[in-house]
Amino acid sequence: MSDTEQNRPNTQEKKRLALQAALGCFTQHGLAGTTIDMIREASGMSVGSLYHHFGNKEKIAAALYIQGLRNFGSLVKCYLSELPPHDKTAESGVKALVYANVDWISTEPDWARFVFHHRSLLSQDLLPKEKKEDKVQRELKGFSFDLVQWFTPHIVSGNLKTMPYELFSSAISGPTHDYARHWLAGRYNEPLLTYREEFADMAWQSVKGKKQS
Amino acid sequence: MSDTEQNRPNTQEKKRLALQAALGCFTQHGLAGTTIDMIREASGMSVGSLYHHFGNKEKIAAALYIQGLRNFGSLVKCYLSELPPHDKTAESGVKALVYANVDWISTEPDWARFVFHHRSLLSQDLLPKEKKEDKVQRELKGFSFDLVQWFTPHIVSGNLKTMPYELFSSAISGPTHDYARHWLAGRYNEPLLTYREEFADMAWQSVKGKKQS
DNA sequence: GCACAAACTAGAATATTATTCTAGTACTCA
DNA sequence: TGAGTACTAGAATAATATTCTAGTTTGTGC
Repeated sequence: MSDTEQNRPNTQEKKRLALQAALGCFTQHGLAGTTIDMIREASGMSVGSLYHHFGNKEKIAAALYIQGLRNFGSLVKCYLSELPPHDKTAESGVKALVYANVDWISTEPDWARFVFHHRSLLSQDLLPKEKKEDKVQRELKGFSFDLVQWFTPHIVSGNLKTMPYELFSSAISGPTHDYARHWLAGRYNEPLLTYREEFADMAWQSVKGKKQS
Repeated sequence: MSDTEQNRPNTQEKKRLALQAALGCFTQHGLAGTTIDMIREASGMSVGSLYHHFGNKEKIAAALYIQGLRNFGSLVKCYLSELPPHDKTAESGVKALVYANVDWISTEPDWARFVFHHRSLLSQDLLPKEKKEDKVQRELKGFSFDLVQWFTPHIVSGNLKTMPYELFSSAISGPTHDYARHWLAGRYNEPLLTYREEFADMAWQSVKGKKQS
């Protein structure tokens, strides 16, 4: 592995394609069920290259996981920042979060399935300790920091119920994610998208402050 | 594997202990990180015995997963049936579901962590197709059937909002599970149990019918 | 009590798969 | 153009899962 400095122009692109291929394998055979050889074949790279770029099988999965999170995170930011200036209300913000969730999961079901089923990849030792772990951690912290920043004024003003940030987060994304998990696993037939509004309402109902009805 | 007919008296007990040992390994090293040899050592059984009883590594995990679900399911039933006769209201029922979730996860964190992180084990080909798959599937269906049965009268009476069962289920357990996942992974410090009442209220708020305020 | 069958145990042998290693090739930059 | 480094390739090796063979125990019918 040599992520510290990739200089060659299309190396990032190749890594991206390799990850895409890996995602296909994982989707089809599960994490345990896919072999390096499958990924090698699907990606057209050699074993050596895969190991050069990612280090080992688990880190391929971890890279995929992180890229998924990033991808999702940028959609969230996008949805929040695209709210028209006159509509930056607590309700719109909360619903934007739900929409971002529903839409990302609906657009990238394979990626979402992978991310949902392998949360453990983050907590474990995916990265070479030291700097990089901090880097990703910091990125994630920064992400939730932005969210806190966005919503804090609405808590202060009483438009949102006062509760720990963790509860807030679980209230908003919990129901959507629960449904998504079942749908992605094929246990529910009705697409997540069907209930986009229901989940948005649900989220809003459970966090809105006492100021409004 | 020979699950079809275990006659020996303490064989079930041995399997149970082996699963317990396996859970310890999985908790400590993750599913991919634990080897058969670790389980062999932790359980005191031989490789041959493990394979005789479970078939392969994945099926050990699957057995653990299913036993976890069963275990949890019986707590749910217990909580619902122990409600005093005069208090079989929709609100008490909904809250009992949340309490069962919170309490089981808090009592068996390792088991819960395993179940949450490996939902995929059920959807895949853990069982020899034919009969047994049906058996577990039927058991799970039966379980949700019981729940539907319990709550249907309250939907009819208007104490509960009318919505698809799947939404109902996600609304009730989604937030709790979301928080639990983070807590079990060490990302949240405050124990799930702290917010037992909050999650119960949240669930009730999002499914209660229009009849009551 | 005794033979028979079947469940169960053990661990060596084998097969599969992950990972490392060595020898290159291709790009970048000075 | 030449030196250094990213990158590629695939054979060699190491780690691990799974199978196999040969027992040992236990319940059953007589």
